[in-house]
Amino acid sequence: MKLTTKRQKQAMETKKKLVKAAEKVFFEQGFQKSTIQQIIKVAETGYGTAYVYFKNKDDFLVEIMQETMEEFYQVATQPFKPSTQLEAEQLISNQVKLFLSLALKNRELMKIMKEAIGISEIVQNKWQTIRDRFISSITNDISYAQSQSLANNELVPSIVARSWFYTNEMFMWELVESDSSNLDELVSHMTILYTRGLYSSVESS
Amino acid sequence: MKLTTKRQKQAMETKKKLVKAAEKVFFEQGFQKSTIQQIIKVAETGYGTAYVYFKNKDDFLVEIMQETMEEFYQVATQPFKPSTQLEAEQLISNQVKLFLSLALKNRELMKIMKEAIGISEIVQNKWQTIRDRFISSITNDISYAQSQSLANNELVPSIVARSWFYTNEMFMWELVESDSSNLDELVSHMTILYTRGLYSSVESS
DNA sequence: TTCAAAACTGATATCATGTCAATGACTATA
DNA sequence: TATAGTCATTGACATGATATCAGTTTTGAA
Repeated sequence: MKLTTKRQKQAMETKKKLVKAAEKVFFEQGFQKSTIQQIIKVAETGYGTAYVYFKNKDDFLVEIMQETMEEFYQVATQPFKPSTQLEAEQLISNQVKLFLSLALKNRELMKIMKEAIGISEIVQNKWQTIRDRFISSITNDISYAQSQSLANNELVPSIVARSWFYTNEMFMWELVESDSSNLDELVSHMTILYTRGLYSSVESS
Repeated sequence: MKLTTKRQKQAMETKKKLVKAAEKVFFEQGFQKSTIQQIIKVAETGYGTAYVYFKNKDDFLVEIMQETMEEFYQVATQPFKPSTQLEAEQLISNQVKLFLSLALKNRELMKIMKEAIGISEIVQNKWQTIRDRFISSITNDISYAQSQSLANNELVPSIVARSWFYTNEMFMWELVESDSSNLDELVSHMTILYTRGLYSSVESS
């Protein structure tokens, strides 16, 4: 017995057609303005078919986001075991750059996501999950740095972690909207600002 | 000739009734779920009347936001002329507290605004205006601190300003959603993190 | 008193959503 | 190969919100 009968194959193709169509429509018109009508028209299926595979418009986007979300999880869980402040600074700098580059690589999608986060509770929750993962991971990193006497022990890791991630997130959205900024300059500024705060390094010149 | 005839007074009252009703409905149900129907029912006016005074639902909120927006502008343009790092730190700490307290004072409204920023382009632009004012003002403050050799001259003021404001903004939204956090602890952490970064102070213990 | 302007109103056209009963293509089985 | 049941597909429809506009009522100047 075949695992994928003709019927199942047919269904899978229909779903894929719908996803591709939704992607096209979202990218062209934005999330808010897109309608199920437009999607099924591009996908060349009947109206009801959309609702067989997707609960609603949000559900289309959740499917489209899936892959990229996984990549963000990857970035969030990068290892962090520095033995010097300099090494810490380098690891942090790398992770910021990875984070921002990932967003820029998926610029079109991120734009749609930003729009959808404000409109759809499901998408909002998806993004909050990413946030939570980053913040939890960063909190651990800070605790580790403190345990190694690399970072200021007086600060509460979870607060510092949120502060740091929020900066990252906001610059990310800024970059996604208009990448006129110089990425490397941004990364270096963020890193300096963050580490000279948390790691209390000496002043320059 | 009276400046406010009975006619104009009548109109003003109708508009006020609508604003109050919108406030009630928004606060009770959130922005997205609220409808013009519900507002006119509470205001006890005819359906079309709402459209006489307001272009659409967004327009109601813009009116409701007006007053609080002015208060934010006030906070954004606080004077900043420190002569020592310690003084700078105190001024900054005060401004953060002012900013967060203002948001907390108008908690219900801020919640609605946060929701509406994601949905309505007009409200989004209004908030962006607040952002721009803060960032521009902070940029000036940083330049001043640099000119007084209080702050690290290697950093680009506009980037640092955005980083700083974004942290403020995100913690503000966090607080508005659930004020379980300790406000003073937050303020002190934010200030330390920011100033020890920008002002490169010596490390503790 | 008169009547034009202002304030108000709700019926209406439009549009998007989500549901569901019907259709017909596919598959397993005898 | 015939057939009965299952599954993918479909679009008509009920629902609910929006914005408009032609008509009605109220007001105030002449």
